[in-house]
Amino acid sequence: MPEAKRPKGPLTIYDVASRAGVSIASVSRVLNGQGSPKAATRERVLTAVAELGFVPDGAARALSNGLKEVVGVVFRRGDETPFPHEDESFLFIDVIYRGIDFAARRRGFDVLMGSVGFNDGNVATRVAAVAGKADGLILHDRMISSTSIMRLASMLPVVTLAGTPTRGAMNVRCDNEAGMRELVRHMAVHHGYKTLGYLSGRNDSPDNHARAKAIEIEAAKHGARVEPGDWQGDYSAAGGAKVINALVDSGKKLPRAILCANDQTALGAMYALARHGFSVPEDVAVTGFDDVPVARHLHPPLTTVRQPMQDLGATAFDVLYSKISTGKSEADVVLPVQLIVRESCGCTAGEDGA
Amino acid sequence: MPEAKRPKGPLTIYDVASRAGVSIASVSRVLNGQGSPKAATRERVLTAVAELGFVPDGAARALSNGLKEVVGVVFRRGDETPFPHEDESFLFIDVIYRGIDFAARRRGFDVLMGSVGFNDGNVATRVAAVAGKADGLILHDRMISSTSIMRLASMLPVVTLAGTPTRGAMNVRCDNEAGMRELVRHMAVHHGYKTLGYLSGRNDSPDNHARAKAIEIEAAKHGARVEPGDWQGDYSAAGGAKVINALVDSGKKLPRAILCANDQTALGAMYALARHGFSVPEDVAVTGFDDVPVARHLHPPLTTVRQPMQDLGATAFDVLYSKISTGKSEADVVLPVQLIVRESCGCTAGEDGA
DNA sequence: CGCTTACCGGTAAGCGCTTACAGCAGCCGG
DNA sequence: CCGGCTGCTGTAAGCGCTTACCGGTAAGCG
Repeated sequence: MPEAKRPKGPLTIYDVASRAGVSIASVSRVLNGQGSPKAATRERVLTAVAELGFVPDGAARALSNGLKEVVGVVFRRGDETPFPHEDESFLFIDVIYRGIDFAARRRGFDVLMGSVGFNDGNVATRVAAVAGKADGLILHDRMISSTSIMRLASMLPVVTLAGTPTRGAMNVRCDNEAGMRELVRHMAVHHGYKTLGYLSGRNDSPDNHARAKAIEIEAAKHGARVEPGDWQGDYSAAGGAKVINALVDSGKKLPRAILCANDQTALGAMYALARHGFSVPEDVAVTGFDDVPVARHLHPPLTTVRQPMQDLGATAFDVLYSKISTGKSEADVVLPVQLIVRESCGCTAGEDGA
Repeated sequence: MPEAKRPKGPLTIYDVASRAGVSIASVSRVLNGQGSPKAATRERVLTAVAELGFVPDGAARALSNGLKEVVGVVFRRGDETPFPHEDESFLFIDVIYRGIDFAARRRGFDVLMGSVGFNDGNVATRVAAVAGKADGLILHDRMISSTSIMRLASMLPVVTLAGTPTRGAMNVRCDNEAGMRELVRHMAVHHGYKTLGYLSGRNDSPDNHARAKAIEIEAAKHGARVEPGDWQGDYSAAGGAKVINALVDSGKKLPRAILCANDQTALGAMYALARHGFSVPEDVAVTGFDDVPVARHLHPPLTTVRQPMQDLGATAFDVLYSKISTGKSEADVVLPVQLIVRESCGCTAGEDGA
């Protein structure tokens, strides 16, 4: 063993200091570029650091200067739903992560993931654990009660994603209502469909209600009718399929077009429709929402509304960062969405907005 | 404002203590379930915590008890290559993350992402930053030199993914050679193809060389020939397409089957072949490696070898965790892969292994 | 040649938490 | 009725680092 064996435990700044023959303060200064150490000192410290392979402890650093350089992100993540293709559909979360990650990297921050399953018990505990390890928090819609959000927000900056602004926290979201209106317009005006159905998302999602209302209003404006009845999905493919199955079994007549709350739901709906012998879009047009990666690979390719997921993540980070570093914040940021016309609405190929 | 305004800065355990009328030690004990505080004490502390919305500082905790409950993960992440469909192809990283995340959750750990772009400069710095904030590190193959890995490994447990074991670090990988052999056997024996090409990955990847050699050997064993020449790809779709274009332009005769180093490369290759009027698999069979989500949506669906990415991530975490908590480690863990026969090899539909 | 000024580098305090240790009740048995 | 327990609770040390503050040294100047 060529190097002298280190006597004990993890390497600290003291080990570096004694090896370099300087004080810990100098080591710290060299490592952080503070002050103006003499070239010789810097040299010796750097050498010692390299030889030892020293990496300063982030916790100690964070404790000392009050900055962890970490943002926490907590999402719900599916609990392994084995619906065909569904493994991929959750990837929109990953795209958001990627956006956060890109933005964070620019500032030297790292991203702490703390996802929880849909059925996990004490979400609040998980969130708190992540919050304690971060300088700021990005939370998905409906993770915890707005009371809890307010409380958290009193300890550290919080950004909610795709939710409604909560007192004390910031929010970043897409303009889903505008997207939904544009979609309805496309269906009702361009295609002239007169009967629409909204295959909804989880009932506890405010976003879901907003979309439903947007459809209602826009449809009325263009003389289309929204089918009433039990169209309650849950944002999952299985949920979408179940609704369609129930509908078909009940013998009711299907509307000319079914607008789904998200792409997963559309996936399940199309799957169920195909099994019952309906063809999309000839018999029933179907649309999604989100534009997850698989959307363009479905048969037929799914007409949907693209949410700029990556931007969403990046923006969330930027908003959070500016709050962390300057204390300034924008309470509610809204990003535009884009209608992606493919074939499931009845249009013909070649219009993929990708 | 109903609550008394907190005088300054962030809430600490002292604030909770004084509000509850107990000492900080008691607060800590209640919060951590250590000792056996009297019910009354516990009650008062819990109340104070709830009223204040207190979240203990993770850095201080980590510093104090030497455990951050964080694993760092550093990957290379694509720098926005705008090849069609390629955005999705990088998702295999996300699947690994998911595996790590699931496994970490079970142990109350969180995952710190610290990806770097392929062209980012000081990777070592990024890695060090993440290392300092974590109890253990998961690194993708070829992130940093093996010397650096060894040095890092002397500070904290390190697991490399899909690499070759480095002295001091642990490694988790898939049995790619076996997968490649099985694939070659399928092509040479089942389909009887006599000429094969290997569209390789990055030249600096040991894994790539291992695959190349596995092909060589297995092909020879079954009387097939591996086409020599410049088949150097780089694991990207663009790289795959470029090789095919060059090949076709040079007027050389294509082999009967092209085995690609990974799915992205296959994607690019198929794209290029189509543009030159070759049909897959009739004129040339193409196979991938990895089984990324889009693989089954290509035309024709891609025959490939599935690496259990999620398991890979989960296993990496588990290995790391056992090292962190017990000090024990397994130096090299090998996971089995699975041949996924679809249509791009010449088989007919209905055999999707999904 | 002695004093000022500037510049480095070292010492020590403190970040918020955990926990060893000590102290103080209340309780038992003697 | 008191010593010794037992069972909580409080005090204080210390985790590894940053940085305010101060002392020492060397250079500059009269």
